[in-house]
This record gives sequence, C-alpha cells and structure tokens, in this order.
Amino acid sequence: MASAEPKTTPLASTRLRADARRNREKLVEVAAAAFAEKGVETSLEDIARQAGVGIGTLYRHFPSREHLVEVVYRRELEGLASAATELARQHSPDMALEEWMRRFVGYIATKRGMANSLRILMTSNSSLFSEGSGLIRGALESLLKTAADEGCIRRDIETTDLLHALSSIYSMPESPEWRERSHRLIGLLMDGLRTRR
Amino acid sequence: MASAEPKTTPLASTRLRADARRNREKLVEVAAAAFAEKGVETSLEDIARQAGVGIGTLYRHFPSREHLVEVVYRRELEGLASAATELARQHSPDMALEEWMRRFVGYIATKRGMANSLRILMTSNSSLFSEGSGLIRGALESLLKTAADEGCIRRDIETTDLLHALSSIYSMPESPEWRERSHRLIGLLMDGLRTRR
DNA sequence: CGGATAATCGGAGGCGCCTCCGTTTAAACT
DNA sequence: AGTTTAAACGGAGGCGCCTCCGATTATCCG
Repeated sequence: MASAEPKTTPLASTRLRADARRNREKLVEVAAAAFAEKGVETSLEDIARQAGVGIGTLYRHFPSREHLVEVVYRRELEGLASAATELARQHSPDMALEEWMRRFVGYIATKRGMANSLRILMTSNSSLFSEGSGLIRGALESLLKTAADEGCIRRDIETTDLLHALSSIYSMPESPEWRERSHRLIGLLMDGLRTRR
Repeated sequence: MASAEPKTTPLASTRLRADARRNREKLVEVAAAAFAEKGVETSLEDIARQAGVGIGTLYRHFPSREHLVEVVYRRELEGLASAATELARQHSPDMALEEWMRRFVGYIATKRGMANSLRILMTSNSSLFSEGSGLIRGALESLLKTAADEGCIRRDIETTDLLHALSSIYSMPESPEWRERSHRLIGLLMDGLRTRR
C-alpha cells in the first residue's frame, strides 16, 4: 500500500502541470470578478471564454458550479483573514479592529441575495468562519487580543460573541440604508469595546 | 375600479377556455407521475411531450418549474386531506386514523430527498400542513375528534403535537428500514392514543 | 350559421449546461 | 536534443431551459 511518493513534493497541490495551474488560477480570478458583478448564476461558458480556456477545462478543474463558487468564496475569505495581520501592522490596534470589521461587513454584503449555491454553502460549511479554529474567527481573535494587550479595548469580550453580532448583519433587511446601518452597528460595537478613560 | 365581472361566474378559475383547462389538467397529471418517478428535476419538455402539448403551453400555465411543483404538491396534499373523510366512512375511527397516518407518512416519504424546489416550498409554505387551519391539520383533527367521540382514543391529545410527531419522520435518516421504522412509530403512537380497557 | 376577435397553442431559436474524446503539450527519461 | 507518455486541453454535440410570436381555435355576437 505504501507506494513510493514521487520525490521532492513541496506541496501536494503543486502536483499540477504548469499550464494546468495557470489555467486554474486564471479561472478563479475571472470567476471572482464575474460572480461579484453578475452573481453566481452567471454563465460558466462566459467565464471560461474570458479566462481564455475551453469550457472543458473549466469543468475538469471544477466539476460543478458549486465547486467553483466555493473556491472563490474561500479565497476571498482567506484574503479577509490575512488582511487582519496587514491592518494590524499599519494601524493602531483599535483602528485596525474597526477597519477590519468594516471589511468583514463589506464582504458579507456582496454575498447577500446570492442564490442557492451560496446559501447552502454558508450554512453547510459555516465552519469556515463561525466555528472552532476558522480562519475568520482566528483573524478576529488575534485583532482582539492585540488590542486588549495594548489596553485599547476591554478584555472580557468573547470572539464568538462579537462574531455573532457582526454576522447578524447578514440577516438585516435589504434596504438603501444598509451600509449606513452596518457602519452604525460597528461604531456601536467599537464604543462598547473601547476602554473608558 | 369596480369593473363589471362577466356574468355567470361559478368560479373564478373556470374562466379558462375549455382547451386551456384540459391542457392544464393533463399537464398536472403527467407532471405528478413524472415527479414521482424521476424526481422534480425531470425534464419539463418531456412532461409537455407526454401531455401532448407544446413546451410553450407548459410555460404559459406554469411560469417556472417551482410553480408546477407547487401545484402538483398541493394537489396531492388535497388528496390526502380528502382521504380522511373517505377512510372515516369505511373504517372504525381508530383504524381510519391509523391508516391515514400511514398514508401521511407514505406521502412524506416520496418527498424525501427531493431537491431544492420542494425543500424551499415545504419551509416557506409550511402553512399547508403545520399551521393554523391547514388542510392536513384539519384532516387529522377531524379524525382525532371522531375517534375521541366514539371513545376509541384519549381525548387529551393536541392535533399539533401528533402532527409534529409524524413530521419528525421527515428528518429520519435515509435507510432501508425506513418504512419499517415509520410504521413502528405509528404503532407506538396508536398504542399511546388508544384508551386503556 | 358565419364572422370577428381575443385567448390559447406550439415549436423554432438562442442560450447555457455538461460530457466525451481526439489532439496537444509539459515533463520525465535517455 | 529526441522520444515517450500521461496529463491537460478544448470544443463539438446532445440536451434542456425559456421566450417569442405567427398560426390556430374556442367563444361571442349578429
């Protein structure tokens, strides 16, 4: 059973041929843009065309629309998570936290009103941000910790609770003032978080 | 605003041309069979063909797949409801109740594993059987009342509770013994319901 | 019973989905 | 560099979705 692995395997996922990897990446990139602009129901053939590959190639890499959606979604989520460390480097801890929450909300906003594919994904795969060691949870936790260590914010805040408060935005009714509201919510949360002085 | 209704309107829905009505009915009939056999994702063009009408006709009557599914679903539900009075006429009250529950379970069984269309329908439109004066609730209630009046079963049972107990079958894991299990559940419920003597 | 007319039909057409398989090409080996 | 081979490509093809509009026909009215 222990078949000899090909030698020098830096990463299992690197076992793609160079052209295959290029195509895959291009597809994800194009798909991200297309989904953002036209929603997840947009034509996959269009995406393939824009990426300069055949439709067959798209389907080989992503056997179903949902697969592609998930990859795009996950990629954006990873971007959001890594933005945390970036922001922490450039801003004061509380500002970093606030800005990051803003982005989080912005991210969720683009996912609102998306059709089945995503709704299913977000509930079935919610581990990605609400559970255990999820990426998003981790990012938020580290921002909170830093800010607390510096004395900018209270120490008695559960990451999970804050995350829930933010997630509630997802179920806010669609409306023109949506953005405004969500920013107010963040302001409110920040006020509550900051240490009195 | 008060436009003159055309005279002699027995029922608003009878305002269809004769051929239109025939086609509509045939479509529903064929669709019911097709959905039962191949699931709700079956080809609508096939359904139209089997009903002997053009695809255009199908779409005129049912603007989307979901519409058609809903009509079929509702029709079956109505059949189930009316079966209650029928059974009550032919059997002793407790037997009628038991047999009806069996059918209810059988009905739900065919809806298991059906795709989105229906899942959405059942949650969004759950009024059809779990709420207020729903058809199904009504049917069950009348069966219960008759049986209780005749002294076959206890009197202190809430229709809603029994309905919930039955509905729980919907979330039972898929398995070969499914039918067996559900029948055992019904037996159990009936035993609990019957008056001791 | 025609004739008028508005409701209804039906299928062609354009598009997207997804599969299948002959062709191309990166990469491993000599 | 040349050969081999398995990975990857890509688009034709078959099917289903849904729309649109000219042809059909039930129904109304004189």
